[in-house]
Amino acid sequence: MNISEVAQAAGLPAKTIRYYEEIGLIRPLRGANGYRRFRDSDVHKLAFLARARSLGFSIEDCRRLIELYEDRGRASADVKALAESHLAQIDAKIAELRAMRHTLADLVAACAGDARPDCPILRGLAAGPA
Amino acid sequence: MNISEVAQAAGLPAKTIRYYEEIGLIRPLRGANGYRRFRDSDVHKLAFLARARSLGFSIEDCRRLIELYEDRGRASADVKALAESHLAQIDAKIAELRAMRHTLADLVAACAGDARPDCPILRGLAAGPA
DNA sequence: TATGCACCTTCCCGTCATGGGAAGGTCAAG
DNA sequence: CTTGACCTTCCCATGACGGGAAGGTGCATA
Repeated sequence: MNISEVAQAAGLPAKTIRYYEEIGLIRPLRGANGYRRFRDSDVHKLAFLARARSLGFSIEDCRRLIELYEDRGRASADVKALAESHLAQIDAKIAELRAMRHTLADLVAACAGDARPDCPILRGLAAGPA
Repeated sequence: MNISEVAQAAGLPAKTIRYYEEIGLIRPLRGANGYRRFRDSDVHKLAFLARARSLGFSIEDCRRLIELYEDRGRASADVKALAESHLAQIDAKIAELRAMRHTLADLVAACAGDARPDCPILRGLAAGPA
């Protein structure tokens, strides 16, 4: 398979696939013409990567996940620990965003949103989170 | 005031303050020695920026907010529109993270997390979001 | 056979909002 | 006069790609 076909199959842009090769996540073969030749195993790996990325795992997490995926002697505890750590980061991010949302929503609610210049949002930003 | 004093006062790293000058968010004066000299108005602006950034506004949003802040003829509707648009982005991000969290939590819950290799997390990543 | 067009390649720059660190000038204290 | 804490500019790095140029390849059609 050539790259655009694989991109279609894995749901990743060709650019991203080249990037994943560059950083060593995949190692497709090369044809005599210099084109990348992807095996089914490459395509599976890329689909795996696409799903892991869509769950928010970093590239380095993905690298580790692929290692574990290919290690038949792995302990599921290692996978779970990685996933739980990521889950904790997601929760932290959600909490951060919810705090922002809370403050911002209060300011927005207090703002008349008309043609006059008086604005509680700007006052809030100028005066601090008091 | 010199930069480190201002950094303390505004709650921003000196590096960030230099960056904000570089991109034209602030225009501190310069002393004969080449050091930046910050007026009170610069410090206020930086504190404003720090708070806007902490609410997740992008630098370009901040630029616009500062413009509005300094425009005595502004309409609060313009500020409110900007804030509401940002609020919508925050909500979208929260929704995305919650979706991730949901999927990932299911996988984690299904994983024994012991010394055996069998792992629903890896199976889930390999098999797709079914 | 020529030609066109879609595909492939590498290479380099841009994103966003900084952080790190080098090389060198300045200032105040001892 | 030196030390050490400041300050300056400059360049490189991050994460995870995207855009686009310059040039080679493969295949169908006129």
